[in-house]
Amino acid sequence: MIDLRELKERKEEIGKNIADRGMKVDLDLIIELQNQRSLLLQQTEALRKSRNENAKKMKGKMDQNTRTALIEEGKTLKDRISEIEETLKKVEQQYFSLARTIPNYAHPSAPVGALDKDNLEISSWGEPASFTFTPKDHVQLGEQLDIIDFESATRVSGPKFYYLKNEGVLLELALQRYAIDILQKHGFILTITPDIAKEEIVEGIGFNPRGEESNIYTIEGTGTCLVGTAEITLGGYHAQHQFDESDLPLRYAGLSHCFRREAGGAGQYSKGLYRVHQFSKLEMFVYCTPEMSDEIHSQLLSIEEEIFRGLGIPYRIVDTCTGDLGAPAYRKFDIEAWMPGRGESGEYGEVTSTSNCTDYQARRLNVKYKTKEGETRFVHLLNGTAIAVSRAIVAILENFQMSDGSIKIPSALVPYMGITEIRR
RNA sequence: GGAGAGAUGUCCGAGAGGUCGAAGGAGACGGAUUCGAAAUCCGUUGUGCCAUGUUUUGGUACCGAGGGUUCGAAUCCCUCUCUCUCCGCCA
Repeated sequence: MIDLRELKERKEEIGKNIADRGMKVDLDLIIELQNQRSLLLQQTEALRKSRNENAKKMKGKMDQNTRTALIEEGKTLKDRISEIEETLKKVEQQYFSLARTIPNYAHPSAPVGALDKDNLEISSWGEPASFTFTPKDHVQLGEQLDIIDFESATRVSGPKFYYLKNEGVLLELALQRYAIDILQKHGFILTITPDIAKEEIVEGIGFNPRGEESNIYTIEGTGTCLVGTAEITLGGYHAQHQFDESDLPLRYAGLSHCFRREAGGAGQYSKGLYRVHQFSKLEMFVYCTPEMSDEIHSQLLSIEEEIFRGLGIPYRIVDTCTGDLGAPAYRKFDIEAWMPGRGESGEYGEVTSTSNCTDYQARRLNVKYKTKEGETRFVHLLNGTAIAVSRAIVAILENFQMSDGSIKIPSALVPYMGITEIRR
């Protein structure tokens, strides 16, 4: 949620931002509702004032006639208050539910564009490997090596699920531990978070838990959801909390399972591990002051780079365009790893994403801090993928495959796996 | 799962229909005292919203959350959530 007190002054800017993001929000209606609310509030408060004054008059002793008259007056006020409060409640509901749909402001440098084609490549690292043979995709490799079983998972759980087997399990755990060690080195507080969160937390982070197009699984009758990312549980961790400025920045690493419905997301790239209903992810999440957030955003990106460079996987970085940002994000950088088995002859595929959400989520979750001067302000919240294990597995299998179908384990992972290659 | 107790401001803790935004204490901050400090004394010390102003002022709301009773609720009633104690069960 943006600061609604700025709605009128920054209306033009907000409207342009909505258009840049390819969204539709009726700002005039929201402003109209804001005016109505303000008017109704003033009326209610004036009536409440009369009610309080009336009640105060009745403190001491008085003759019966005066008392009866005051009670009558009070009853009348009471009726009028509840009448007007009812209207106010309706207006407020509509006002806030529409206002919540206004997206965050976008960083002035974020590229303007509608589709992911408009994302701006800002750098790249590593050379896509050239193979002396035709590289396989991770689905073939995983099945031949008996480390991933899609078929059984489809029978047991449905499409877009998978079993990891044998060295596949070791690879998953090695990647988790590899990334955890890097984040610990950078001073992150390590957590394993719940995989379930209450709907209001999910909403506060900016996900819509309901509806056909929602990517969130809700658990019927409980008011809770399966988390799509530990961003949800790490952001909820300090909801309703007020920090001291000296507490910040606060960096968390959260390991969780991630569950995504991916409704209607079937396409050529949904094959295999790339788009699945459940995966493990180590997420970075930072609470900081507004002054710090740009700098910390760069830090998160460079940690992501450190992780992928350490694995030796070629990648590029894109600055996400306005249309692809997602409502809470002010700016977002993605790392796209080279995946030789993707497309005709290899393509980049998203493996991490880091967003600066400024105070947008903090307003919804009510996370504040007190400045040294004693002022109360909203914190800035940032998130970033340290490692989304399933996608990292795609990149590793496809990049480090040998002509005989075996996999050479990146040296950074060897200590965690205890083996140097996977072969059958 | 069964039985009981509780939830008040930064913290501890009073409060039992109007005099309560809330006693008292602690802490923090400002000041006095001191060469300085401790001790002592005096003062200040929550947040949201609406309007107004632009380093103000006024109003309103908030005593776990949501409803209700009443002219008037921290105080009475209902529902929910959470915490604690005891018993049972369990990884």
